[in-house]
Amino acid sequence: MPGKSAADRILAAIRAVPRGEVAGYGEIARRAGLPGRARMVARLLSENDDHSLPWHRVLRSDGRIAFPPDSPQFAEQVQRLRAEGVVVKDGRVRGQRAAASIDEILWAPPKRRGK
DNA sequence: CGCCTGACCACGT
DNA sequence: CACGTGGCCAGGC
Repeated sequence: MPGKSAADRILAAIRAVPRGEVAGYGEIARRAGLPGRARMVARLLSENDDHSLPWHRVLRSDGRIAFPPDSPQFAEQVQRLRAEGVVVKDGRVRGQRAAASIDEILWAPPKRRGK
């Protein structure tokens, strides 16, 4: 149903990221069918208030946190990621580049599901 | 309608 | 890996 708004698809893509994995803004936008709208994803998250949304799993393409190291949000994101088993070092995620494998995340069938 | 800003990205050095 | 430059898009004024 192509009636869904861009913002809705973006949020869906973010929610599609499983616990313990991370994704990049650009990759999220791409999976949402909005190539080149990485900034829109960022703006959306900045406005978003949904606590059920795993915003902490969204990083920059470099695998780095999108917040300055001295920001409270930065600490929060790092803590949340570590709580999920993600290795964070100096504000950057180790063990998996942000979104380089988002396709795997959305297409991989590790969990039984209709598809 | 034009200008500035931003949880960005890719490329080259 | 760090820094600088240009590009792209959406919002607010």
